[in-house]
Amino acid sequence: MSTGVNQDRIGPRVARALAADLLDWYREQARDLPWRHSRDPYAIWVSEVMLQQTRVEVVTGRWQAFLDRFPDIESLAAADDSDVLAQWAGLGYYRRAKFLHRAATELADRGLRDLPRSAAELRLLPGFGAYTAGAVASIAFGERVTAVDGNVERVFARLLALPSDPSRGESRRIVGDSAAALLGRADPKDLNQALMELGATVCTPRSPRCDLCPWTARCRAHSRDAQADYPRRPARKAAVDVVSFVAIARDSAGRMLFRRRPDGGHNARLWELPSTALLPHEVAGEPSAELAVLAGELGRKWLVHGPLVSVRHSITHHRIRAVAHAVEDRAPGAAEDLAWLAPQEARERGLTAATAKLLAALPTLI
DNA sequence: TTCCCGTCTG
DNA sequence: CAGACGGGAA
Repeated sequence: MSTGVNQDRIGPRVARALAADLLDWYREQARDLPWRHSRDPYAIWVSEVMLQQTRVEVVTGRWQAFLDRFPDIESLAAADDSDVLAQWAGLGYYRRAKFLHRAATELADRGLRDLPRSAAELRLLPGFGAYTAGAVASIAFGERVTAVDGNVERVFARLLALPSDPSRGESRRIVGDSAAALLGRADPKDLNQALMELGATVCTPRSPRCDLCPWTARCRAHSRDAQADYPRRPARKAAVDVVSFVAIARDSAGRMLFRRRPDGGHNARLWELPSTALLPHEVAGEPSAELAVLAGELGRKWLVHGPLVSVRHSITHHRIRAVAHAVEDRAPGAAEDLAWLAPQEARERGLTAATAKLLAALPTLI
């Protein structure tokens, strides 16, 4: 039976031609990114973890700062969990910081000051999935192993006009095999980075620049002028509108009451202005009632005033309207995970993006 | 408003 | 295999 698999396989001769054209293009067009000047496996690891879910322009501003603070595995392992998280604040997907820290700790506990050098061993550390293990092993250690990220999936989905989601099932296998075929005798570090670079700068999700692509002559999507139809992805779940009420309690010194979010769930262990859970509009009660519930959970007593400011924020598939109310806090002191802090102090501990947004919106209304 | 993305967990 | 997890670019 014909599944189209055989004709999707890239033969050795075509693979060599594709790799040669790609590498020529990469030598000319590669972006000059800071981590590409590093040969330190630890620094490359940090860059790869940051780049997993965060855009290059953001990582560019944060990578060196992280390394200044935690210059090697030893210092990262010795660091306090909350300091690592604070250094990560704003980058999102905070489990990455936790895994990074835990991996460093595991290595230090084994008496190691360096990463293992093979993808198979890296894969055993927290936060190392197939992609990151392949990326670090090939870029830092030169191992002949693929590193298939979303860019690579998209490039091959278009080149081969793959009929289904390239991250799943048979198409996923074809992408992996294609990347491996191109690896051939090329420098794995350059080849992998060139593939990702092509996806990041030319074969982009929207409006690909096919006029700049070294592969247009062989690209099945381009030959049909159907670049926009690839990669095929399943429909996304619609975002849900929710509301969250936020308490702004101030003391006479101008500090505000902040709380640390619990472990697990979103924004785990980051600091925020105390806020209710995300409530669908249908079930949300009056702000004063919802905030009274929150006060009870936090062991406080609040007199709730009218709304001060409201901001919109999105996380995962929630569209959040965060409505901040001034409250008078009548309880003394602050239990664990609650603290009276000047905004700058709170910022240093690591704020959620929503709270940073709220704080920025506040002064304009006061 | 839509879309993007690695790893882990259920 | 499906869903959780963030923030920002297009």
